[in-house]
Formats: sequence, C-alpha cells, structure tokens
Amino acid sequence: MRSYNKLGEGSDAPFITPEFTRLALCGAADRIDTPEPMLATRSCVRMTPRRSFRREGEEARRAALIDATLDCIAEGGPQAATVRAIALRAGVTQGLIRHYFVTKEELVAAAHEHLMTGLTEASAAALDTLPADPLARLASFVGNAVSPPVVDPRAMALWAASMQLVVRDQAMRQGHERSYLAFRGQLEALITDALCAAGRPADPAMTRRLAIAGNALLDGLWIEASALPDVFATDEIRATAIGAFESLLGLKLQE
Amino acid sequence: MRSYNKLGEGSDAPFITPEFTRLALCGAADRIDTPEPMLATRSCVRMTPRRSFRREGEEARRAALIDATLDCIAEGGPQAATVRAIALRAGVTQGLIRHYFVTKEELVAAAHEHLMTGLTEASAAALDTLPADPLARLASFVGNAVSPPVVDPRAMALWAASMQLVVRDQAMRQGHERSYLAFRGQLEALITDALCAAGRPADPAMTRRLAIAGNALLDGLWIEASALPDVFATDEIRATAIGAFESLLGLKLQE
DNA sequence: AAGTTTGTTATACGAACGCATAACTACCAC
DNA sequence: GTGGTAGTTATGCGTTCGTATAACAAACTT
Repeated sequence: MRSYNKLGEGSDAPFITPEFTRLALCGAADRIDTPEPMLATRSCVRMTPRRSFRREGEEARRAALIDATLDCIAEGGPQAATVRAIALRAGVTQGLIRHYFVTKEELVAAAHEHLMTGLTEASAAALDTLPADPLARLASFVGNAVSPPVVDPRAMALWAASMQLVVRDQAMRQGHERSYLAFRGQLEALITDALCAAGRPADPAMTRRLAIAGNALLDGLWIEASALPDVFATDEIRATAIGAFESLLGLKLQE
Repeated sequence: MRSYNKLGEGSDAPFITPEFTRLALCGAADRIDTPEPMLATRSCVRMTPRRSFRREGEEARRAALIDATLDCIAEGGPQAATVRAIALRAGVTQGLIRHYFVTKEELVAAAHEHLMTGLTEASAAALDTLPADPLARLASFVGNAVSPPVVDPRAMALWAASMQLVVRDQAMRQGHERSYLAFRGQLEALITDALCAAGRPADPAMTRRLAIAGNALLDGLWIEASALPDVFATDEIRATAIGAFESLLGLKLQE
C-alpha cells in the first residue's frame, strides 16, 4: 500500500541475476526487526546459506563501486545512489562500501572525479584519431562533439547531476573550471591551426573569443541533442554545428 | 555525534524567525518517541503552547509552498527538498503540505511547471521592452539572454535539477521540448526580422538552422556564465554573444 | 453568541537511509 | 594440511524520510 519510495527499484533490471535477487532479499533483513535477534548462531541452522564471494583486488572493487555509483546517479539521480543500491549493482553487500570508502560522500566524490577525468581523457584521446589537415581536423572535432557516442542521455544525466554540485560547492566548481578550460583550450588550438592553414590572421584575443563562442555552441548542441534526441536528426545537428563554425570563422571546413 | 545528514540545515539562515525556530524544535517531536504517547491531552497541561496561525487563501499557500520547494532545490538539490524543510521555509508545519498536495511528488511537479512557465513568460514579456529596430532588437535579446538577471546561479541550479528529470521522465521531456521550441521560435522570428530588415534573404530552412545554432550558443553561454561567474566578465560574454550572432548571420548588429 | 466548517498544528508510524560491528570465510604463508 | 589475515557478509542501530490522522482553532454561518 505505501510506496512513497521505490522499493526494489531495480528488481526487474536485466543485470539482476538470481544471486543478486537473493542478496536483495538478504540485505533487507534489517527491516524484519526480529524481537529475539537470533544470537544463537552456533546451534541455530541458517535458513539461507551465507552468500559465497571471491576476493577481488582493491582497484577492481573500487572501480566496480564507482561504476555502480555513476550508474545509479545516471538512472535515478543522486538520491537514488544509496549504499544499498550501489552495493547491489556492484554485486557486493553494503558493508563492503565502508571497507573501501569511509563515507558515502567520499565514494560519490571519487565517482565524480572518475567521471570528469574520463571525459577529458576521452576528448584528448579522440584528437589522435582525427585527420591531420587542420580544417578537416576541426570539422571532425566539432562534428564528433555533437554526435553519438559523445551525445548520450546517460552522460547528460550525469553532467546535470554534477552541475548541481558545481553551483554549490567550491571544490566542485574549481574542478569544473579546470575541465572547462582544458576543453576550450583544445578547441582554441584547433581554431588557431585552421585559421593559419587558411592563411588567415589568428589574433589571440580573436581566437579566445571564437573558442568561447564555439565551446558554448558545442555545449548547447550537445545538451539539446542529448536531452531531446527525437527533436533532431543526428546529421542535422552535425551539419548545423559545422556550418555554424564555418560562419564563425569565415572558413569553408568541408566541401 | 552522528551527523551524516544535515540536521537543521537552515537553522542559521536569515529568514528563520524565532517563531520558525520554535517550529523547528516542535516539529522534531516525532524523534522524542515517548513511551506513553501522552494521550490525555485534555487534562495534561501543554508545555509548549500550540503554534498560532492565520488562514491564508489557497493560492497564497500553494504559491508559498511552491516557492519554498524551488528555494530548497536550488540551495541543496532535490534531496534537500524534504517536506519538513519545505514547510519550515514556507512558514507552516509539514502536515499542511498534504492538505494542498496529495503527495510530495505532486508538489515538486507543480513547482517545476511554475518554474518553466515563469521562465518562458519572462522571456516573452522581455520582448515588449526591446527596441523596435529589428537589428537592435535582436542584439538586445541576445545580450540580455547572457547577462544578469537571466544569468543567475540559482536559476542554473534549478535548471540542472530539472534536466536530470528530463532525461528520465517522458512527461518532463515533453514539457522541456515545448519550452525549448517556444524559445527557439522567438529567436527564429527575431532572426528572420533582422535578415529582412537588412535586405537579406530569409529562407525558412536557413533561419531554422540559424535558430538552432543561435539557441545552442545562448544556452551554452548562459550555462557557463552562470556556473563559472568568475571566469568571464559580464560584458565579455555579452560582446562574445553578439559578435557570434553577427558572424552567424553575416550582419552588423551594432556599431 | 453559539454552532459549523475546514485550514492548520501536533503527533505517530513504518520504511529506508547511512553507519557500525560482529560473524564468517576465501586466500595466503608456511 | 594448518593457522592467520583481512576481505566480505550479515545484522543491528539511530536518524530522517514521506505519509497518515487526531486534535485544535480561525474564520465563516446563522
């Protein structure tokens, strides 16, 4: 009857194996609140056998917990990332979280840092796969930034969750500023190269302003394409982005 | 000793009057958990007199509760918008929320709708105060969209909170799509007028693409200016936005 | 002025939460 | 094989949460 909170919210998710289901039932034992707490564990036969487990390395466990945390936040927002939901998703019991993170807040912070570094690293790594010609390079960079897999509802949800923290928490804001400036710096370098390749002047004040505007354009298109995937065709967003950059720079980036 | 959740998070906020403080203490009565629940209320003298109150109209109460909800979300995210915090902020006790909204979820939905309609209405009303000349009109519209008071960390926090819901909830997504298209439509009309005033062709396919790009540019600049107010000077963002629009449209919007 | 209505307060309840800790067992050294 | 260690599970605790409902009182009716 009472259901103000989603009980067993993930019980029908595809990743829930039978073992996890048993865990979920098992983990709910603190709700049963038995008057006699069954302290005679020695002589009492256990109805449910103790869950078997394997010892994983510390890095593997931490990574699994961080991934599970991000999954929970992406799916249900920060309030859905409870220690029980995270543990269920990571395939462990909730007590283990305390073994690797002294507090849940610390786990969330680690997850956020993992997310941010992953995004900037992915962006940097993508540069290597871009064509060498500066104009085609810029066009590819711009097009990729507004196409899948960069455009992704899950990433968008995580980004929105972190933005809430950014406006409130100074440390978060500093981290966000760092990653923002890093991305904008990449874009500015590409713009400078493209202008030079076209034999156009590349005044630093001008490229800075172009990078600010171009970055905002990419951010906005990324958000709208991720949040409203049905409103645009993928190639429409891509063509719009590249066309806008052509107008901004006064260059023809593609034929 | 235990403080994993912010108890009395707003107890030092300036809007907390002494009366509210008493309410906060009073409202915590369900923690005392007296063994005998003091049912003899008739013969028992009340230690704390019953809080006096005034009957407000339904609209006033609903508006106060909605405002309080938005304040809570803006300050501490969705998880900070508990019924107790909302009621404290609205100057009522928590039971009253149930009298106007059958569930907290309904209150949050009403708050979100109020936020969205307020934003779009403000944007539409601002059109009336703009200059009549189409080019100056577009320039003013663009500049205002990336300057205070539109640029505002509180609005940004609320927007980020709602975006989390947008990617998850279909009804939210439809509402977001509506308001997005409404704003983009305004911008497209301004762009069309500006192009015509300059004697330039205004092909619908072209103005649509310009509106998509221009909207994304404004969104991105608004987000970055709101989230990182220290990175930019206000007039830098403004000048960047107008300059970018000049490049996009191939027009001179200001001298 | 007394009675009625209903907006509002006060209190209680069960569920879920983060955290703490005891019990257990997989794995390693020897 | 036989401990020993520590990674992991199982369980409990106290708090806060959303919701439910009884008690009260401000405003309205007559």
